[in-house]
Amino acid sequence: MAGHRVTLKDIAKTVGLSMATVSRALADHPDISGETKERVREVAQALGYIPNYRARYLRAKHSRLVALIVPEMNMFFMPSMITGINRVVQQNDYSLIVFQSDNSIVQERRLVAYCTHLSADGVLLVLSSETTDLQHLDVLHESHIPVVLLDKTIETVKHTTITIDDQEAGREAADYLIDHGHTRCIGVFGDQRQRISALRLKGFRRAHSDRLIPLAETQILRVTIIDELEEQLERAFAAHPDLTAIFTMTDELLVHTHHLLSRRGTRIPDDVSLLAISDGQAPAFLHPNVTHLRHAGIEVGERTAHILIGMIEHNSDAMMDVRIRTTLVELGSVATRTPPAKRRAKR
Amino acid sequence: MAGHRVTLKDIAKTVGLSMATVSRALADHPDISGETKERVREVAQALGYIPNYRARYLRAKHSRLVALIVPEMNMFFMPSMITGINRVVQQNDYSLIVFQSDNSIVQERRLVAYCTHLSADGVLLVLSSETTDLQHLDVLHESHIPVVLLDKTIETVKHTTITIDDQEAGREAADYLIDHGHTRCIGVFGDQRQRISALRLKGFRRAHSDRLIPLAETQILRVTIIDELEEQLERAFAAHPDLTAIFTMTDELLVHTHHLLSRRGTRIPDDVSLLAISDGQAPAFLHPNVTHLRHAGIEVGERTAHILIGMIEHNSDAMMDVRIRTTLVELGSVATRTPPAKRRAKR
DNA sequence: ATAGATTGCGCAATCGATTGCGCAACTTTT
DNA sequence: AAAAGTTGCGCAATCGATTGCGCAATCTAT
Repeated sequence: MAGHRVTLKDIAKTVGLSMATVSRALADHPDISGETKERVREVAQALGYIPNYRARYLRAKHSRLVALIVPEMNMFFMPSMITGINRVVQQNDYSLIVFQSDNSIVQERRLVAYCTHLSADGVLLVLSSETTDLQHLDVLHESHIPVVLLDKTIETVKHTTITIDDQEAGREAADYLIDHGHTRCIGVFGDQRQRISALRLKGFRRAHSDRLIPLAETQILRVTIIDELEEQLERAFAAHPDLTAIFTMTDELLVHTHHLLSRRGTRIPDDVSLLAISDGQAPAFLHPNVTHLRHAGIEVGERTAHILIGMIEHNSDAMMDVRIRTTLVELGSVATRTPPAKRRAKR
Repeated sequence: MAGHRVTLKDIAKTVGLSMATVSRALADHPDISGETKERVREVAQALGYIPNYRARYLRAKHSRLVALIVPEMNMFFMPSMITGINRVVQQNDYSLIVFQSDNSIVQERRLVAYCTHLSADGVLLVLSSETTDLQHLDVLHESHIPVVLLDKTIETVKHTTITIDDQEAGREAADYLIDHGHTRCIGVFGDQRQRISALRLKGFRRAHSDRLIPLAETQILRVTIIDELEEQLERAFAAHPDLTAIFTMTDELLVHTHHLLSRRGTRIPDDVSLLAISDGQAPAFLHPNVTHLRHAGIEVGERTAHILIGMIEHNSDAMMDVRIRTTLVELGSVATRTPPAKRRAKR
């Protein structure tokens, strides 16, 4: 009795019926009499029967598994995005299986292949920073496994992607600052090899050029490794003593920028205003609370999961390009200046 | 050709061999000639063969799946803990599947059951706040699936648990503050129904009583909902104008406390010193950097995963109770006072 | 009373891969 | 040249659950 899991066969033996009947009884099949169903259920209960999903799904061809591959688990964005995904996935009786590519294309390839091994019903993919093409996703297509790219993506015409409108967000940020009289601000951006960084920067630039506000190269920080931030920030301060605002394109850049500003004694927003694109958590516990374009991970996760599950269940491979709108959350870290503001940033 | 995944049978048909031979060829079985192996591999490659793990594991009885059930995905601790778990799990050729119980015992029960359905090889469990007993884990035991409880646990003699020595950490925190001359400090603790909170508080108390330093009830904050923190903090300030230090037992409490202090103009460490038990990320981007007892999620995750995998592979169900040591990281948020410090906290 | 319909269940194939055993065809030994 | 050993591969069962089809027993209709 001990040492092996109770199977349909065991139940069949004890009630004296065939496995087929037991299976149908448990599945409440109309062919089976109520009396029999009752007996079978009792025995199943008594024996502690647990169905073997792997056997079941072996026939069924699907796994009710949704795979998520992320480059890394950072404390910003990922947790809320995963929360959102998970909620929807669970609601639809799927399970989420999470992998980390550690920002390595090799790992990412391996994991994508592994998703097919597992017969995942769908794959959610946040690209690693090393990923420059999407060939490794062909296996998924061949296996008819739908994929949705989210957050960190690259240009593609073949795959459904879900992002915010990064360029528009960059533009809105700059517009907001300019509208508040900040005509000399610096923008803190991430690794330019990432599309998300390039687009946000592009929008930021456009807003300036459209409104004929000069934007020097020295006003743009490109931070690949977070340790570089301090030096770059100091250089920017030195080059632009008249700067009045800083925009950071992510939460991580925000908290570190905020920290460095505090350390150097720069007051927010008195000396320098601060604006970010953010999930919304960090802005709430920094001081002062940071005005930001909210890019809520939960929402991204939920919508993405919905879309993927739609693709799974309708067997659709129509390619979509969904843009989630950011919403402005004003929390007081941006002061209004009357341009031309000539007040000096404190050194 | 299209519409169905390539199986062993397909390969067998095209090379004109039996499935058995193909299977063995691909597995590099010594019975098969080198020439045949070569041919089989070529065909498998050409056809784009992908093994079906579910079929494979149906026979093999195991799934190489490790399940992790967490109450929620917050931005503190969980990401680094998951990173640690994932690293070890991957290294050992297992996959991690993550579930959220949303702090609901009902969900937790359902998920535990689901782990057996999936034939997870092992389960990692961070208990929900509603969990008061461990009966629902009996199914796992019956199915011979090892479980490891981590971080948030309750008293148990039957299950392997991995935590920091919470009581000792609470004591060390208080000792550290007292050693630096802070004889009037307040401690910010979480929900007292959680063992982790109760133990840390207990240690904090013991340190005071052992050294004959008075500790009033009003010096102890019990924060169940984060919104209560502000009011409690103000009350504590009012009740103890001579307080010189604050200890927070988690990262979440830390960042919110830090925020509230900044907002009310309390300077750290000039007016009030700050000490935390923390994963180490938040202390680095707050200003000033916060001295803390480091309780690294990565380490917890890695050690836990190692232990679970050990249990899986050695079929051991010896119960362990592992305590991970915290390490002190001094970053300047605690000032030294010469007791009795009569300097007033700024209002 | 006999043909036809209905009820309740079992047989056996199936999903895809693995593996113990057996068996031809060769090779080596004596 | 006969006995013994080796090589390379196939047969068929197996993992656990599901399901199309068939079939006996019972019921209904004429």
